[in-house]
Amino acid sequence: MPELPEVETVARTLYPHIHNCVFENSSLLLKSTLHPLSLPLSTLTGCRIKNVRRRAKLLIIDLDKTSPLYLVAHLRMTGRLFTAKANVEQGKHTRCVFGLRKPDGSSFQLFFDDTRTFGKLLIAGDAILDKWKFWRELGPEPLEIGSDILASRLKSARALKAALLDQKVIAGIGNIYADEALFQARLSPLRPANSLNNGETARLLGAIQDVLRRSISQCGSSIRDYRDADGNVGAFQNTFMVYGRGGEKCKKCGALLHKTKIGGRATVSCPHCQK
DNA sequence: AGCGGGACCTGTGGGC
DNA sequence: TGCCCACAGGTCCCGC
Repeated sequence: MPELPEVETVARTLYPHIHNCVFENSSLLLKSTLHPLSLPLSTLTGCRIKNVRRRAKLLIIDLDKTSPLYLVAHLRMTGRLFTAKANVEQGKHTRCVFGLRKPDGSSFQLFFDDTRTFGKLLIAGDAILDKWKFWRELGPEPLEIGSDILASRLKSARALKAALLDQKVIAGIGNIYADEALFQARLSPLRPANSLNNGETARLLGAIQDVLRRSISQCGSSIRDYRDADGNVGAFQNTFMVYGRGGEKCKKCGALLHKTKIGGRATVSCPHCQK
């Protein structure tokens, strides 16, 4: 579900609610929601929340401990993190509930809801993170690199779209932003990833960064389930050029947008604008 | 080694 | 109206 802009938005909207709050208790309603490498939920009890941030599509809550401890959430397709008053009952899709205490002594709850149950929570220190293959292999943040770095990551002959979706190549891009960035960069999703010249690579990175920044500024895209920590929808879906528009007219040239599958994912592109 | 495709789940929307 | 099927923002695992 949420890609980089959506997770960034959740982190930003969650922070003011939970910063400096302390975990009092927690309850896991679906066992499989806890990552296999995770420390038990009870580890959190008494921990104070120092920060809320994002790495790739992961939401990370930094906890105040003598050695670093994190609560890491992967929302996958339908995960949601949001706060609720102390007396609010769990919902049908609530997978984990945390009781938190504010600095003023009052209590409230942090819910992890997840309809499709693909989401994961991981309580870990640095040693556990080092054991987590997915974490170890995560590629660089697209908003923090130059095109020389991107060029060095696009060395395989696979389809450009498949490479962009590979979190080891570059982190945080999912199906929506891959399609939108490729359209903006005027590059075909089927181009071999290693066929781009320097100008095209720079154009691609510029498009990726622009699309991600514009989406963050509009609080992300809401297709179905996505909401930020305050329950609000994003607005970037209203500006999609290609995603979800297969068979419709290209907003730039009027040609019919082509829908296909690349790496098992629905892919929409303009056969006229993207080469 | 690296790639493609299916699996993992539940819900929704379109077609009949 | 209601049923069935395809499809959904992501990653993991398996076989080729």
